[in-house]
Order: sequence, then C-alpha cells, then structure tokens
Amino acid sequence: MVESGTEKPRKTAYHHGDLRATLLRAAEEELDERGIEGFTLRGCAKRAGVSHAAPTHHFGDANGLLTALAAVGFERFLEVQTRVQAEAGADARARHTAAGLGYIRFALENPELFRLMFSSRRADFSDAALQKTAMQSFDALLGSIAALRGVNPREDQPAMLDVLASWALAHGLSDLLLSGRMLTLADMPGETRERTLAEIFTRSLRD
Amino acid sequence: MVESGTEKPRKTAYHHGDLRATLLRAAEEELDERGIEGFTLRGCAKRAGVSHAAPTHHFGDANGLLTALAAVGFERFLEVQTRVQAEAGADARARHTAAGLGYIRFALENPELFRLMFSSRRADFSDAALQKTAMQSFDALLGSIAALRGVNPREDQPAMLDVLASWALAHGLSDLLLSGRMLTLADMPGETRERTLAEIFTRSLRD
DNA sequence: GCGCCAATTTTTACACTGCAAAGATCGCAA
DNA sequence: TTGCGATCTTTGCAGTGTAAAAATTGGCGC
Repeated sequence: MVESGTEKPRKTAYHHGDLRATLLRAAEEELDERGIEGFTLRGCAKRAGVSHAAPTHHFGDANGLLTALAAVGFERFLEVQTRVQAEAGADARARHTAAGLGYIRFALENPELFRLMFSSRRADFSDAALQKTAMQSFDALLGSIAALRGVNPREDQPAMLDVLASWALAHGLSDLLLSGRMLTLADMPGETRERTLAEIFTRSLRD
Repeated sequence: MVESGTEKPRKTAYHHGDLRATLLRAAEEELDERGIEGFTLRGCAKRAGVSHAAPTHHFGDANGLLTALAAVGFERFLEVQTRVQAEAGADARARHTAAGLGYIRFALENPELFRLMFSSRRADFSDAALQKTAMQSFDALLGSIAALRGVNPREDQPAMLDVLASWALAHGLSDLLLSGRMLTLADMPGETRERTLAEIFTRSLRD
C-alpha cells in the first residue's frame, strides 16, 4: 500500500501489487542464501513482507513455488544458451563447445537454481509451464547437434548418441563441480579451468 | 532387552545391542522410502525402535547420520566397481566400459543413496571416514584409466582429461537418468538402454 | 454513488520436525 | 556393593508446512 506510490505501477494489484512476481524473487533469494536444503516457505513470505500463508493462493504449496521458480530457471538457462552460441559465431563445432561451456557457467553462476532444476525432486515436472521451458532447453541441444551433423538426431541414431553424450558430459561436469566432488577441476584457477573444459568438449566430439 | 535373546549376539551391547548399525540400516530404509527430501531423524529412530533422541549420541545430528550413511554408500559403490571390472575380464577397454555401466547401475539400484552421495549438501565431506571412502572410489577410476593408457593420470595431462571426461560422462548419464530428465534414455527397455549406454562409453574413448 | 461478490491476504490452529538439556538406566570396574 | 560413565529416554522449545476460517478490498452490476 505504501510502496505502491514509490514503485512503478505493476499490473493489476489487489492488495499487494503482483505478489506472485515478488514471491518468485523472494524465493530465489531464499534459495541462494539458504540452499535448497534450507529453503523455507515462511522465509520467502517474510522476505516478500506478507503473511506466511499468502503464497498458498498463488502457488498452492512450497513445491508449487519451487516448481514455478524452476521454470524461471529454465527460461534463463535458455537465454544464456542462445546468447553464448550466438557469440561463438557460425562454426558448428565452436557453437557446440560454447554451449557446453555455457551449461557449466550457468551452473556455477546459479548453483542453487541449477540444483533445483536438475537434482531435486521438489520441482514438479508434470507442471505444464515447467515442462514446456525444460523441453525448449532440450530442443536447443538437439538443434546444436543437428547443425553439427547435418541430420535430425530424432531420426539418426548416431547423432542422438552425440546428443546424449554431450548433454551428459556437460551435466556431469557441472554437477560434480558444483557438489565439490571433482576437486581436480574445481581447484584450478578460472583461466586454466576454462581451457581444460574447452579441451574436454573438443576431444569428446568425434571426426 | 527382549530381542537380545532372540537375535544373534551383537558386539558389546549396553542397552540395545549395536544401535549404531541398526540406525544405519533404518536410515537407509527411511532414505529409500521417503527420499532425501523427506528424510527424518525421528522416522529413523522409530524404525529402529528407540526414542527420537537416541541417534544423537552416535551421530550428533541428522546430517551426521547421513554422513555416516554416505560413507557406507561409497563402500558399497567401490565393491560394485571392483566386482563389475573383475567380471569384465582383462581387456582394459572392456573394464573401463564395465566401470561406466556399473556406475550407472549403482545409481539406478540405489537412487536415493546415490543422490545423498553426489547431489546433496547434507553429507559432510570434511568427515574423515567419508572422505576416505570417497577418495578410494576416485582412485579406482584413476586406476582404470591408468591401466588403459599405461601412464599415471596424476602426471599425464591427456590421461587426466580422460579421467575427468569418463567420470563426468558416467555421472551425467546417471544423474539425468535418475532425475527423469533424460527421457530419451529412460524410456528405453532395459536391454536396449544397456546397449546404447555401452556404445556411448565405447565411442567416448579415443583411439 | 452503492452494495454485493470474489479474489486476495491474514489469523488461527495443528501435527510434525531437529535440537538441547536434564533425568533415567545399566554394564562394569574398584 | 558402590560409584562411574556410556547409553538411552523424557521433556521442552522454536520453526516448519498446511488447512480452515476470518478479514480486507477492488471491481462489477445496478
């Protein structure tokens, strides 16, 4: 009520003024600071300045809020992917390597969000919105291999193997780096690590 | 007190008779049934038939119990790895592929334990016992590549790249299969999937 | 302009959780 | 037998998620 004067006017506001978006921002804060293990619905509500039961109406329960947040994560993930591939130029192999490095960079820059998207059971992937954005990310990967091999991986077994292998490689590196299990890589200075990762991706592509 | 007569005598028993081991078994049950997200210390205590504060003395807190359980997981993981490699015969490449398939099979057969070991922040990897067993698993991987390339990966950059790539590939496939994100693979019948996975591992090794 | 409706938010309540502290139990050694 | 220390239970407390009822308020028909 007070801040509705100080902030730019948001959409239609009943009592708060786009509580849904505010809660999503609060949830990401909560996620970043406390991790998925320490994530709390009441903490989100407190950050948003509303009662602890307010989120219910917009997201149902805690997992509902996390599901919506995961969808936001996949949207952002897709943005990063398209951007880094565009920056990599026209060469299909360079674009593919850039995609792999982008995957890892996204994980390192959004560790808890990444864990929510890929390693948690709390986001509900039967949710339509989440399923859609997640699928778009997979399609981007398919497109990258399609450009590289000149075929549609959905109709070409070897190309599909490339897709699965590339994905698993990027994902495995991301997950092991994040969890602190792959110390050999995690302990490298950023510059060296970037070069090592690029080499791993390059070597992984046959031909 | 009652069951100490009916069960085979365990080590030294004050009140219960090896409560520590009983709690570890209960914890794995709890983990399997409720998942890491639903894991509860009180639930473990109930399964073990003791008060909810009993675990404190043996494990400190909930994360302490999970840490000990993760160590058990790595021990079992190492057993599986050595077994499947032994069954694969003498050929270094065959052994390496078997190790990758074993990695994935372990993940699929112990999904929640695997997630605890690799994707959770709840196990404390500064714990000496856990660190030791986890390191042994990594050493086994190093050994596999060492046998394949005839060099010590710790002193050979290309071989170390093989180590990292192989590990990431196996781990990425495991994690994506477990989380239900890689439907292309998850939806295959077991036989086909096994063959596809083997092909992915084979193709991933240069030469 | 006015009053009702429905969307939104708060209040209240409850069962469950992890953890800490104090008390109870019991094997064992002196 | 007695006392000690390891083990386990009881009790208490602050937080948590969720459900249900109550309260607020914008918008719509009139």
